[in-house]
Amino acid sequence: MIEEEKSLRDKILDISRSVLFTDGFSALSMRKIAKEIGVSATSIYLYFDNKDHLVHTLIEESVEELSKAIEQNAAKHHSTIDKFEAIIQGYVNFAISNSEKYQVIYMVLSSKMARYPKEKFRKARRGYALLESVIQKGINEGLMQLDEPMIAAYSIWAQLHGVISVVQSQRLDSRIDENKFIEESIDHIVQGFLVRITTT
Amino acid sequence: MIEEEKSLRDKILDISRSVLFTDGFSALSMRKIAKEIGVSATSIYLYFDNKDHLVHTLIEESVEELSKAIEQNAAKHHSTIDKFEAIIQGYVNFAISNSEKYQVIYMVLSSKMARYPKEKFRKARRGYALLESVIQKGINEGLMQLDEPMIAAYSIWAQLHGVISVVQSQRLDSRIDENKFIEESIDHIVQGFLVRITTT
DNA sequence: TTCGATAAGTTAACACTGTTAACCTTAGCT
DNA sequence: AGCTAAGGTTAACAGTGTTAACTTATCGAA
Repeated sequence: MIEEEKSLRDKILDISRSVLFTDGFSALSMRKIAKEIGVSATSIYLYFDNKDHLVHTLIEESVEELSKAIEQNAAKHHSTIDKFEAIIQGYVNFAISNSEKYQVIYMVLSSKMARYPKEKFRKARRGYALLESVIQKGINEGLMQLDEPMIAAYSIWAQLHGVISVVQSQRLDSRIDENKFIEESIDHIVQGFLVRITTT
Repeated sequence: MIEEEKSLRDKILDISRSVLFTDGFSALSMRKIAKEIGVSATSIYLYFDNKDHLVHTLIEESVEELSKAIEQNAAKHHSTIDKFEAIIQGYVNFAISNSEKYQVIYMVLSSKMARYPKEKFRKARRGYALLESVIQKGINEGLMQLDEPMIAAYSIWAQLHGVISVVQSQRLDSRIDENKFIEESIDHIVQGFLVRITTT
């Protein structure tokens, strides 16, 4: 009876996430969510101000989990280069194995809905801050040659997101193996930031 | 009176594109489009099967323009490396200076709506095919070292899309200059694919 | 033991949505 | 003059987010 013990709020979030993922924002209807749970549609408004707020809550949840996953993966390694790669791999791993949650994060603007509040985006910056600090170390150790670690951190994140979103939105040519695509892309992204090893 | 000469179909497309861009898919309503033009909502159905079909038409239009822009930019250069960079720069330039049209292209899945027909995605492959052939030349000339030009082409495109979408969705830290971010990102992406120049 | 307050829900209603069916009006051709 | 087709129109249906007003149950204090 674990199912029964879940709070209504959590049930709403769970069902919303899965509907949002499979059918998209427009198909996510308050009445549908309510019917699925066996409750009236207006009950949802006891826990969320409106549909936008409901989705924003889902996003916030996912961002938090993503940040944690990255931090934990990074903590396992100690050398700068290993930490650098662990952050990148951690990001990708989370996105691949939690694609519902990952995709919800980026659903926000494209589907319109009230813009996600700016100050909440700021909370999501923990991940970049970590990556940025590792890049700074990399510069100090001569592994990378960049003048703006913050720009580099955002650039890496943007490129990774591009790779993942192309895969998840199924825009890849069917002849391409997804895993190989992701691995090679990560390789190229990393290589683009490391100082070239020169033969003397 | 040029405005008056535009066909109703074109007026619908123009208004839809701008509403879609500024307010998103959910805010795009048949009645609103119609009122803006001064016509009944059902008139739209004379030209488009439904709302999805209307948006799909917008996408198709934009994809076509993007492909043309890339091809024209590539045609201006002749050496492999110049062509390679021209394609990349052409893609980014189009996205930046036609952001309404560019964003419409990627609005499709996230906002749900009936999935964009697969065979139409295929039409959009002209751009990759061009990039792929240039990469193949680059391999032959020893500029790049890759075993799968098609994967490389898709990877570059994915990374570029990531960079642009981060900028356009205003997810960039406000301390970062957008142009600098784009330039540096392009640099890193290109460097990630070129053979390292080794000092002997 | 009853009163009152609070929490957690409900029903009914409003204004709006995409979409369809049926109807109208005009222009051009025979 | 009459027919046809193009290019619209109005009315209606089922579904949407959201609000206001109502119910019901639980629990503590008097």
